Amino acid sequence: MDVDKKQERKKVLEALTRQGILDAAVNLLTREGIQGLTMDRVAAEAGIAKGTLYVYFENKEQMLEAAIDASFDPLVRECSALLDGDLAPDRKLEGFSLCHLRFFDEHRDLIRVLLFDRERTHFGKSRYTDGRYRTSVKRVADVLDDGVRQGLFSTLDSMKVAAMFIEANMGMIMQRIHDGISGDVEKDARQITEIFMKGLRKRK
Amino acid sequence: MDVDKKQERKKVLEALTRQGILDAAVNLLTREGIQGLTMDRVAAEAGIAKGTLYVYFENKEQMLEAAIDASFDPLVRECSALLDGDLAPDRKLEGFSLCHLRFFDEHRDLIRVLLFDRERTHFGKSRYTDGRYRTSVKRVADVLDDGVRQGLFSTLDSMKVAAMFIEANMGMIMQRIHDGISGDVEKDARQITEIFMKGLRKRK
Amino acid sequence: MDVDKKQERKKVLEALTRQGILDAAVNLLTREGIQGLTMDRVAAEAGIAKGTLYVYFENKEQMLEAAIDASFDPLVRECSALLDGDLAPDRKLEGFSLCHLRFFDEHRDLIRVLLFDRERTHFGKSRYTDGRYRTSVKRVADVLDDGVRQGLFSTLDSMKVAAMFIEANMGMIMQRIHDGISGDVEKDARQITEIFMKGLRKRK
Amino acid sequence: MDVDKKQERKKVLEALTRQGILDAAVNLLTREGIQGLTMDRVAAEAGIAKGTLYVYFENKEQMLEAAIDASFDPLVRECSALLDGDLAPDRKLEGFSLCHLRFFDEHRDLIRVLLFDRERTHFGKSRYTDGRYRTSVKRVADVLDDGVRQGLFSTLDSMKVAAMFIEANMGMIMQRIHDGISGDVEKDARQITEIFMKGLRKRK
DNA sequence: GATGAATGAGTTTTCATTCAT
DNA sequence: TATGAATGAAAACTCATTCAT
Repeated sequence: MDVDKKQERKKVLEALTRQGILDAAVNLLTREGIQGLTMDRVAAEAGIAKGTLYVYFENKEQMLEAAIDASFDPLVRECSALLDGDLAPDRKLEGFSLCHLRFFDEHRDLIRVLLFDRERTHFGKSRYTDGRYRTSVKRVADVLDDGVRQGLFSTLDSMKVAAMFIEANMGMIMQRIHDGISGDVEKDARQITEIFMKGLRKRK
Repeated sequence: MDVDKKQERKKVLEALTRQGILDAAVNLLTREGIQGLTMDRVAAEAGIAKGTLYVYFENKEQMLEAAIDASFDPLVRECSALLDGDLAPDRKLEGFSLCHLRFFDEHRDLIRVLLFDRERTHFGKSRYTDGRYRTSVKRVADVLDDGVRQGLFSTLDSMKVAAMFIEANMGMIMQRIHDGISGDVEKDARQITEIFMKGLRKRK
Repeated sequence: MDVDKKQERKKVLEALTRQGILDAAVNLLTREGIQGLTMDRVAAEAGIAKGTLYVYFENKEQMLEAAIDASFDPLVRECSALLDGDLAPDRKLEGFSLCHLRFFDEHRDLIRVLLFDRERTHFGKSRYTDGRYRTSVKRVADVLDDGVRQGLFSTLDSMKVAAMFIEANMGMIMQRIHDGISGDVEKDARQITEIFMKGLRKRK
Repeated sequence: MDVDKKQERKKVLEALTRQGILDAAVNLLTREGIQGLTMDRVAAEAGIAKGTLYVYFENKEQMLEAAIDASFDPLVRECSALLDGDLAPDRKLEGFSLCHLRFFDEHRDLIRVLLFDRERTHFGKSRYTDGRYRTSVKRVADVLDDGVRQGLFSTLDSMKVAAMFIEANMGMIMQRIHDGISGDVEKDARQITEIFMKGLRKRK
C-alpha cells in the first residue's frame, strides 16, 4: 500500500514534469518559432535543467514530435469522434470544418506549428511517419466514399478531393487569421461546406 | 564610349554572377532541403568564394528570399498573364489550377520550399513581406468578384474563397505527389474547377 | 546471536552486490570498451540503481580500479603461485609465459583493458598505484636473479630484462590475437623461453 | 609571378597554422593526457579560435591522428632508413633498438601517447588502421627472415618474434623511464640485441 | 542502505559573417 | 571586386555525481 502510494506519487510527478516540458516547448514554439526552439530555452522555460530534457526524451526531434502531438491531441480527438459518429456525410464535413476553425481560433498561433509540421510531414527526409496528416486525409476520404455510396455525391477521386477539402479549410483558416478572425465560425464552416456541396456557380 | 562598354560588360558579368548564385541556391535547396543550404555550399555550387556572396547579398536571409523569388518567377508570370487575360472567370480558375499543377509536376521538389516559405511568409517574425502569397490570393479574389459581377457566381466572400481555392489546389498537388503523380494534369485541374463550380452533390 | 546473524547476512549480501557491480563493470568493459563504460550502464547491467554504485564505491575511477583488479586476480594468483613454487628459474619463466598466453586466449578482450590500465598505471597523473605491473616486473626480476645466483644465467640487469621479458610476452600475445590465435599455447610459450634462453643465433 | 608569390606565402602560412595545431595537440597530450585533450584547449594552446580547428581537420579524431602521426614521423623515418640500409640483420636490430631508446629518451612523455595509440591501434573498434604498428612488425619480421636466409638465425616464426622484439624494446624503455633513465642508451640497446642473439643462458 | 530523478558543467561540432589582402 | 582564412557564438547532447525520499 505504502509502496503503491509512493509509486503513484512518483508517476504523477513524472507526468507533471513531462507535461511541463511539452508545454514549455509548445509555448516557445508559438512565441518564437522553430528557430527559437533550442533545448536550452525549453529547459529554461520549463524551469528545469537541460539534462533533464534528455531524461524524458531521447533527443530534440522526439521531444518536438511529442509536443506537437500533445498540442493537436484535442483536435484529433474531437475530429475522430465526429467522423466516427453517425451524421450524414455532408454534416460530417461541416462538423470537420467547424472543429478546425474553432481549434485554430483558439490556438491561433499554433497554426504556425501545424504548417511547420505539415512541411516536415510531407517532404522531410525525416523518419517521421506523416501519420497525423495522412490519417486525416484518409478519414475524410472515407466520409466522401460513404457519401458516394449513399448516392449523395457524384463519383469522385476521394483521396484527392479529401486533400482539397482539408487544404481549403486551411486556406479559410489562414484568411481568417490574416483578417484578424472576421465573422463567426459557424458561418464560415457552412460556407466551406456549401461550396464543396453546391459549388460557386449561380443557378437560375 | 570605352568607359560605357566597360561598365556595360561589368553589369552583365555582375548579373551573371548574381544569377549563378541564385541558381546554386535553388539547386541546393531542392536537392538537399533547407538544412543543407549553407553559405559554404552555395558558394561551392556557384563556383565562387564564400565572401563573394556578401558582395551580392546583405545576408543569407536576403539571398534565400531572392532565390525563392527567382524560382517562382515563371509560375508567377504565367499566372499573371493568365489572370490578366480575358478568359471567362471560370476558365481563368481552371487555367490557374493547370498552371500550378504543371509547375509542381515539373518542380516537384520546390513544393518543399513553397511550404517552407509559406510558413515564413505568414507567421514568421521575419521581415519577409508575404507578397507572393497575398498577391496571389488577391488576384484570385478579383477573378471571383468578376464572376459575381458577371452573374456567373453567387455572392461570396471573395478573399476567403480565393484562399480556399488556392489551398485546395495545394491539396491536390500534395496528393498527386503522395501518389507519385497519378492521372493527367488536365483532368485534375478540371476536377478542381468542377468541384468549385458545381460542388460534389449529385443532381437528379 | 540474532544480531550477529543479521549482520553476517548483511555482509554476505553486500559482498554479493559488490561483486555484482564488479562483474557488470568488467562485462561492459570487455563488451563495449572504455567508452561504453558509463555509470548508468554499469548500474543497468548489475540490475541496481545508479545511486547504489556510490554506496559501494567512492567514484567511477575507484570502481573501475577495483573491477580491473578483480578481473586480473586469477592471473595474478596463478603467476604468484608459480613464481613462489620451486621450479628451476627457466621453468618458472616458461610457466609465466604459459599462464599469460592461456589467460589472454581465454580473456582475449581483456587485453584491451590491460593495455589501457598499463597506460594509466605508468603515466597517468592518476593516483593509481602501478602496483600490479611493477610487482610483476619485480617478481620476474627475482627469478632472474635466482637464475644468476644458481649460475644458470649470465649476469644481467634483472629489472630491465624482466621488463623486456614481460613485454615480449605481450608482443607474442598481441601477435596471436592479430593472427586469430594461431598455433598452440605450449609451443609459443616454449618459443619465448627458448629465445630468452638461447637467443636466435644459429649455432654450428 | 605576383600570384605565385602570394599563393606560396599563403601555403606557408597555412602549413604554419596546421603545424601550430599539431604542436598544440601534442603538447597538450603529453602534458595532460588524453582526457585533457579537448578541442577548446587545443585551440587555446594554439592561440586560435575553436572553429579554426575545423578548417584544418574534419574532426577531433582526425586531428589527433595527424598529431600523433606527425610526432612519430622522425622515429618512423629513422627506423625506415635504417631497415632499408644494408647492415647485417643483427646490426639492424641493434640499430632499431637504439633508435627507439634514443627517441623515447628525448620524447619521454610521448611514450604515453604511443601506448595510447597502441591501444587504439590494436583493439579499438575505430577505423584507425593499425598501420604504424603493423608495418613496424612486418619490417622487423623481414629483417629476421633475411637473417634466417643468410644462415644467421635459426628458423623462427618471424612475425611473432618480431612482435616480441618490438615489445621487449618497449619494456626496456619503460624500465628506463621508471628508473629515471639509467645507464647509457648504447649499452641498453646492445643488451637487448645480445639477449635476442645469444639468450640469457650462461655458456661454459 | 537503496533509489533514481535531477543536475549542469563540459564536449564536440556548425556556420553565418567579417576583414585583411 | 573577389577572396577565403579566421572567427566565436550557439547548438545538441553526455554523464558523473548528488540528494530527497
